Amino acid sequence: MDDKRQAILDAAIALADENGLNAVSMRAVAERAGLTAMALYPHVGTKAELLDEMVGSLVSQIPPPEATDGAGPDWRTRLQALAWSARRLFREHPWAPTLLFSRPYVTPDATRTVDYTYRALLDAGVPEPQVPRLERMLSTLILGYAASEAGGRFGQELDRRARREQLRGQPLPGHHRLARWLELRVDWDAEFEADLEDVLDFIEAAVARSAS
Amino acid sequence: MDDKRQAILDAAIALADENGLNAVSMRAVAERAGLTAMALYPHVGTKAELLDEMVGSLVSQIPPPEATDGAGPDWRTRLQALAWSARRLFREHPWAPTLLFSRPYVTPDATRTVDYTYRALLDAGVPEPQVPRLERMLSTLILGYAASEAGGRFGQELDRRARREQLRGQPLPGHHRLARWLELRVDWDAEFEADLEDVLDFIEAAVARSAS
DNA sequence: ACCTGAACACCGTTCAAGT
DNA sequence: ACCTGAACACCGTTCAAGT
Repeated sequence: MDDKRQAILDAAIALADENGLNAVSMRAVAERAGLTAMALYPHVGTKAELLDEMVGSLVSQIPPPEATDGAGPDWRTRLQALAWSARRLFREHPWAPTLLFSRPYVTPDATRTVDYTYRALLDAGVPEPQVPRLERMLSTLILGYAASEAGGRFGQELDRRARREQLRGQPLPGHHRLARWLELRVDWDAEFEADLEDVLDFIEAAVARSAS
Repeated sequence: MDDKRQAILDAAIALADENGLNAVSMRAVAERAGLTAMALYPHVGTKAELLDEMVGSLVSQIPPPEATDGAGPDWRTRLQALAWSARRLFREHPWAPTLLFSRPYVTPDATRTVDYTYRALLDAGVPEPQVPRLERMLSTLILGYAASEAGGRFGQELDRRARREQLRGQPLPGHHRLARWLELRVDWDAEFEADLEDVLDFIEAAVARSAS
């Protein structure tokens, strides 16, 4: 009977993908799964648990498959693969990042993803006591970036608004001096890559410093 | 009559502080402000707009007061002040970070905060085309860190859960090797400071590299 | 001009009742 | 064992009606 639970989950994810998280009501999910709203409860518990399972089902898809023979690519390549895999997933499911921020992330799948990062950082030579902090820093940046894009926090209106403010007398010397660059349309993939490379460079430099 | 608008806003923020964002319903806000729910609409427009104003009112408190004589502290001190000021605010109002991620942030107050960061980065010697990216990176980290803490994404359950998983056969070599450090209770203020210093160090190093 | 009451179309969830 | 219908206590929002 776990078939039905999976079907309910699939219906919920499809609804969120198509019409946003607000469209995920128990009644709507039920209708899509061919049931009444009340029939969901024995299968998914409560709505909060349903949301947990939705994120869980995504998180399980993040970590790239691992080499079983212990060889595999180096730590940097692995972290790049992980970051881009997460980014691709959040782009397909823009409702997920906010949800990941707002509920604890302690499912087996989440733990597996964290462990993947731990191992890469250890292989990089990061001193053990620093590894958990750097994992949190990296995951926060990836998640925060995805949430910002999905929620529209980064946006071209910012510049237009700034220009209007400036006309109305509020001085914005920073925006003024950067006007030339603020007009360019941003390539978010390129920016994500630059940020990621910066962080990886920083980790590498920190390792080199601590080794000497 | 803007008195009443402010009173409504204050009521909404107080409710969110005390009982979380879910407690902010039009009916509850109205009751707290001594009105009926319907009386709010002429003053705040719609609920979405009310939420926008709530965040806006917080964001306006973030940037530290500026030296008007043009002297003032150096860029690093200013960015530290900004970061800690934001952190303090989000700790008092834990409902705010998620909201900031999920709605565009184009109010005059937000723009003023961004401009503050732009100027600090320019003073640091960051090449102009890089400034907007680094502002987004820094603000994403600060916001993401606050959202993670508030939402419980960082949490000690993680380790307990991991240990249980390990017993059940799922191998988590990373957690296993770090077990000693994962048992320590984390000082989040210290971790925030370490992350912030890392980013500022990185900016400084990048500037030095581009100058040579 | 400002506020209210009743109403509409929704929610998540409970529970007795059906098969 | 599994599902349903009716019901409860909520939502945000509209609109005619009151002062």
